[in-house]
Amino acid sequence: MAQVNSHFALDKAGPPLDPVPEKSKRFDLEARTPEAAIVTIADVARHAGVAASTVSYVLSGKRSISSETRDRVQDSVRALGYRPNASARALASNRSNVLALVIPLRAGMHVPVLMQFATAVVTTARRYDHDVLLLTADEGRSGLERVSQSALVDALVVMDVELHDERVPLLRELPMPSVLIGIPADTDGLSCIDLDFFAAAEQCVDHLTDLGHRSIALLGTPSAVYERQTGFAARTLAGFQAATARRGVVGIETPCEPAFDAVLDTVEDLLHDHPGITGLVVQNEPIIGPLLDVLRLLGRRVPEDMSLMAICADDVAERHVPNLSSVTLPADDIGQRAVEMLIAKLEGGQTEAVTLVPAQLVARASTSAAPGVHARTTA
Amino acid sequence: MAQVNSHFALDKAGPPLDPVPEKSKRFDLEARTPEAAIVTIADVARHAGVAASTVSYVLSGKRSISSETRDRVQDSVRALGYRPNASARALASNRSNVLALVIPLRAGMHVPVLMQFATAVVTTARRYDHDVLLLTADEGRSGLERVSQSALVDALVVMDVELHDERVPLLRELPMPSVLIGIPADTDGLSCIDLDFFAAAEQCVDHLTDLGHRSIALLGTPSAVYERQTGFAARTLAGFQAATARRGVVGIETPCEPAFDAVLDTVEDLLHDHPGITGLVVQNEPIIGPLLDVLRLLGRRVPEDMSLMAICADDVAERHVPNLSSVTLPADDIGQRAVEMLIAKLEGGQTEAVTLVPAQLVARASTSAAPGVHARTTA
DNA sequence: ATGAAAGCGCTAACAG
DNA sequence: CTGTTAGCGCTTTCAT
Repeated sequence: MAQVNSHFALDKAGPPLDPVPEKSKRFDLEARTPEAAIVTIADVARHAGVAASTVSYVLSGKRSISSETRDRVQDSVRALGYRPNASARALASNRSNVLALVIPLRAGMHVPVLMQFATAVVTTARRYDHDVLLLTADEGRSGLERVSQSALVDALVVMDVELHDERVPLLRELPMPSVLIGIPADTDGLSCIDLDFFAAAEQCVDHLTDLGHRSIALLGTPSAVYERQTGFAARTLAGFQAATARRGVVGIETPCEPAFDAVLDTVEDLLHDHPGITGLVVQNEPIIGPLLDVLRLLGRRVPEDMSLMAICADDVAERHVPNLSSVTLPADDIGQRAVEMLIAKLEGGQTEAVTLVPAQLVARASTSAAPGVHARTTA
Repeated sequence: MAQVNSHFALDKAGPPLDPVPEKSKRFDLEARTPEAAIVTIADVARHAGVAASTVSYVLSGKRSISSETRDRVQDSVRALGYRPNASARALASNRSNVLALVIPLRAGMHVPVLMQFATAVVTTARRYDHDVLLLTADEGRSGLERVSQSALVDALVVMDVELHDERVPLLRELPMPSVLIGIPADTDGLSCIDLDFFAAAEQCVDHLTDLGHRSIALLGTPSAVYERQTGFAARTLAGFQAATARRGVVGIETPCEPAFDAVLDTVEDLLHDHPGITGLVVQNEPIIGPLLDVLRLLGRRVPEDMSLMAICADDVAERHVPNLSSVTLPADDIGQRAVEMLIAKLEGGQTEAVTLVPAQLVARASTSAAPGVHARTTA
C-alpha cells in the first residue's frame, strides 16, 4: 500500500522550489484596496433610502420589516460590502459575541485531547455566531477578571479544573455566565460538564473483574496532575478505589510520567511488588505506546497475560495494536455541550447545572479472561 | 524512582469524593456582586476630581500628567475597581488589541507542535497587551474577512500555509497587517516566518553523508500534507532532493501515515525496494515511536544498522531511546517572533519581511558512521 | 412598518 | 499640564 518512490504529488506541481524564496517589489500603499474607506450602517441606509435603524433591524431581525425594504436593504448591504463593526455593536448592545476559552498549558496535560475540546468549542461557538478568545490557564484569576470586567467576552469556558480551584469562587462572583469543563469539589452555583470519570474507572474495574482478574493496577496521569488535584484524575482514582473495594479485588494505583524510561521503571516496579497483577487501567494517553512496548519487552502478551483498559478517545484506542478496550472520552461532545449550556445561559434560559456524561465502555482486543479463568459473560 | 503504591498526594487530602457531586442552593441573583453597577471613566474622573480625558491620558500615558494628579487618578482607579471597557476603547481608538490566530485542524497536522506555536503566540501577545482570537483554518477566507472587516481584530497570524494558499491574495488586500507562520511560493508583499526547512533537510543529508551513508530515505508527513502542498513539507522535500543530488547519494522519499501498521508497511517496502538504505530522515513526529519499534522488529539496530535523523522539537528528540539526532523545530521562538513582527507592523515600523529561521542540527545518539565505514569528522 | 434621536464608554483633537 | 467637546458605529427606545 505504501508508495515507496520519489513520486510525490508535489513533483508534478511546477518548477522546483528555490531554497530561499526571493522577495521583490516594495510595499506599495497605493496599490491596495483603492476604496478602503469604511462602510458604515449610515452608508447602507443612504444607499437603500431608509433610516439607519431600519438597516439595523433588518440585520438583527428584531422587528418586522416589509419584505420590500428588507430586500432593498439587503441589496445595499451586498452592494457596498457592509460589515457591522464589532466594537460599535458590542458597545451599543452590551454584547461582544465572544466567548473566552481558558485552556491549560500545564505540566502533564495531554495536548491532543485539549485540542479536541478546543476545536469543538470553537466550532460550536461559531454555529451560535460567537467567536472564541484564547486564554491560557497561567493567567489564572486575573486573566478571567480582565476579560470579563473589560467586557471583552460575554461568557467563559474554563478547562482543567482542580478540585479546589482558586478560580471557582471568582467564577461565582463574575457578572457573566461560565461553564466549567471539569468538576470541582464544590459545584454550588456553578455549571459544569465532564465525563463521569468516577463511573469510568468503576466500569473498567467491573469489566476486568468480570473477566476474572483479581489484582488490578491503575496507571494514572503524571504525578503533577494529581498534586494539583485535577478533577478528572482525582475522580478516576476515587472511582477505581471504590470499585476495587466493592468488588473485593486488589487495587494498586500509581502515577506515571510520559517517557519510555519512566514507563519501564513504573511497570517493572509494579510487577515486582505485585506479581499477581493481570489487569491494567490506563488513564494517560501518551504512555500507551511505550506501555505496549514495555509489556512486550517484559514478555507479557496483551491480552493473554495482561489485560489492558484505557480511558481515552476512541480513535486513540483504535490506533494501537491490539485495539484497546476503552471507556470513551467524548471530547467533541463535551466541548459542544459546554458551549450550548453557555449560550442557553446567555439567553437567560438555563441557570446552573452539573452534567456528568455517562461513561461508556467498549470492549476491544486488549482485554480477555484472566489467565487460568474460563471466559464468561460480562454483566 | 517510580512510586508503586496507593499513596497518592490525593489520599492525604480530605474526605473521599462522592461519585456524583451534590448540588444544592438555587441560583440566587440577588446574592452576587451587590454593587454590580459598571464603573466608567466618568466615575473615576468624578472621584478624582479631574476630566475624563485626564483619566484616559493617565491610563494610556499619551501625554504628560503631573505626578500629583496621576497618583490621585490611579488611586481612584483602584478604589473603584475601574476597568476600561474594551469595546468602547476599540471603537474610539480604532484598535481592538486583539490578534487573530488561524490554526489548522486539518488532516495530518501534529497537534502538540501546533499547540506550542499557539502558546508562544498567546504568551507573546499578552506581553504586548494583546489578546488572541482563535480561528480554525476551515473557516478559510471568509473567516479572515469576517474578523478583519468587522474590526474584531487588529492583525492576523496565519499558520499552516500552503505553497499556493488561497488566503494569500486575500491577505495582501486586507486592510490590516498579517504574519504567516510558513512560507508560500510567492511571498511578495507578505510577512512570513518559518524554520528554513530546505536547509534543515540539507543538513540532515549532509550529516548522514558525512558519516558515510550512501542511500538515504526521507520518511515524510502523511500524504495529505503533501497533497495540500503545505509549505514546510514541500520545502523539506525540495531540500532533501537538492542535497542528495548535490552529494551524489541515493535519496528516496515517501510519505507516511501515523499508525503502526502504516509505518511497518512503509518501512518494509522501503527496505525491500532499497536494501542499501542505512540513513533515515524523519519529518513526522507521531511515527517516531512506532518507527523505532518497527526497526527493532526488523532487527535493525539504531544507530549501528540504521542512522536516524529527525526534524522535530528538542524535547521530542530527547524523549526517545536512543535520543535522536535532530534539527530543532523552535516553535516557541517562531511563534514569539511572529507576534513581534506583527506588533512592529501595527506600530508602523516594519513592513514586509521573510524570515527563515536557520536550521540547527544537534547530533545525539541515533546517528553514527554507516556500517563498514570508519567514523570521520563531520564538516 | 419606519424614522429620529439618544446614548453605549472611550479617545483624541482642539483649546486654553 | 488640564479641561471641553466631538465623535467612533451601532442599538434601541420613543415617536409616529
